[in-house]
Amino acid sequence: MPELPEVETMCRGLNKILNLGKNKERIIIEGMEFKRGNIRSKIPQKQLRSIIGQKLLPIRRRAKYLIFPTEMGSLLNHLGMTGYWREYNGEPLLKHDHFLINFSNGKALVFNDARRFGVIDYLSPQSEASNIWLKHLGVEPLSTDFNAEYLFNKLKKRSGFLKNIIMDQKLVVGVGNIYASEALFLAKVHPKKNANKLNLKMCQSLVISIKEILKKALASGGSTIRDFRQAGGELGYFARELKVYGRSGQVCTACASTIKSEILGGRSTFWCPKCQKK
DNA sequence: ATTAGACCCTGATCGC
DNA sequence: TGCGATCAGGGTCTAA
Repeated sequence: MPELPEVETMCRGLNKILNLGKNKERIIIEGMEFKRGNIRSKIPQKQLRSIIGQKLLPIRRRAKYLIFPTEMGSLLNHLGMTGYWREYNGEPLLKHDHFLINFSNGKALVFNDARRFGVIDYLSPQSEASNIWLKHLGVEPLSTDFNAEYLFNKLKKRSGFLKNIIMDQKLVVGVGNIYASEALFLAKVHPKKNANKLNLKMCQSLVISIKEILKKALASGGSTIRDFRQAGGELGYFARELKVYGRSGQVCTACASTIKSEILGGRSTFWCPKCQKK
């Protein structure tokens, strides 16, 4: 389900629901309920319970992870493919509701994840840089660390299809299967171009395209392809803006050629054979 | 050290 | 209507 725009949208939605962030409301984690012992990995119930009673700081995002921070440690969450949070008001639980957390302001959240590719883990204080889930992550795509020189220096050491490489979270985080295809279309580069064949100028163009596509998707609340919902239940409206993803056999919006698709690295990949050059 | 492929799991959809 | 095959926005592990 979620790439950077969807995870960031979820993050902002949760802070809004809880009234965290701008205003200074003091919210204490009051309790947790574990409906399953494990999803993708074991949920460390004892460690997580240690932050009950702590003040919740504003929820933030690192790569495709959500962090619910307190001064005594944090809850770390990855949405996997089908994970989502919603506000919980005491109604009967849904299938695949795995974890609930409630707060001193009367609010509660529930985490649902049908495929259980998501993660719920404990992050000890000040250990973000060395945490097992976070330590291999590359730069944030919307930061100035992600620039043409950085990308060029990384790509020249890599081989393989460019599209697969820009989805590598060790290089740059947050770019997943939809926005990889979309960014390459915007940059007019073929997904099967060999990664180490990009010159600095093309890297500059690709960096700009990745930032632009992620920013625009974020501004629309992400993309709902099948089941993504914002924390408040709203759709992600960027799906209608997609130029190549999911449009195999349809007409290119720029040149009227037929959009092609192929499985690369196990993931469906879409491009315009005329607009995008190897 | 990199890279391609299998694998984790459930649900929706498609073709027969 | 039913049933199997296929596919899905994630990442990890293994083998080459």
